[in-house]
Amino acid sequence: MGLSKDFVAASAEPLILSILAQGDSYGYAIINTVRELSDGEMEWADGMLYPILHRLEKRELIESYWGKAETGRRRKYYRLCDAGREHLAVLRENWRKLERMLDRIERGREGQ
Amino acid sequence: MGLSKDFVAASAEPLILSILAQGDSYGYAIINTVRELSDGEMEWADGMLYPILHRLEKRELIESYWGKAETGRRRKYYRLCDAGREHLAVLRENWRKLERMLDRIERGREGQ
DNA sequence: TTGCAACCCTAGAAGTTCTAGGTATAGTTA
DNA sequence: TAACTATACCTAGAACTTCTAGGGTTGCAA
Repeated sequence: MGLSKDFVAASAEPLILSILAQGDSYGYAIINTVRELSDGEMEWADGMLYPILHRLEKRELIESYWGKAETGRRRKYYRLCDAGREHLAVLRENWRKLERMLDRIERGREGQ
Repeated sequence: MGLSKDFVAASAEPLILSILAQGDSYGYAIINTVRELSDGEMEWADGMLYPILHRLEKRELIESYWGKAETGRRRKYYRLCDAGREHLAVLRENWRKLERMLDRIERGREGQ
């Protein structure tokens, strides 16, 4: 069994933002990057990625521009906006909060 | 601004399972527990929690039984099933995987 | 000229979520 | 005994989201 559908869905947004934080990229390459990073465990369908990219763009977390590959083929590159960078930071901070809550539960309160 | 809606939704399932892993509880008490654990940042509406509880029960991750409060008022308690305990472990393992992937991205690959 | 890999797109079926409304009971106060 | 508060639970279905399944183009190699 691979990774659960829910998990794949939940991790898409942070992964994309995080990849773009390292430099502009485009759909097809992002899919390959994710496959490699997950050691092949996460295989995104392209038809799943593009709608996500479009949504992120609509939310103005990322923005796109057309470019060309060395081969001459066109590509749509995405760049992380400032709002996207902030959003990514918020996401990671939220996880840390959740981790803290889960730890608190397990250790039977006594805070922070 | 409080916590984002998405985050509240995403964290509900693990929080509930985690709370029940420490001992049986019931809807109203879970809401209070979460409020305390989050230092008041997370305030669940009861109408949001009960459907989640019902879904978890349908998935056989938790099971319920009626009990009585000391005051005599009836309560529906929930207990974590074995499948729920496993599911919680999988969830946490998945986060760890995601964290690892995000770290890899930031440190520019060189694995594990 | 066929075939494949690299690239992008979207309608809408199928699903999920949780708001907004409801009920009931025990105890307290006036 | 009426009114109010806190405790305790429930659900229909509006509102939204997701992503499958299908389609399209271009460059290069055989």
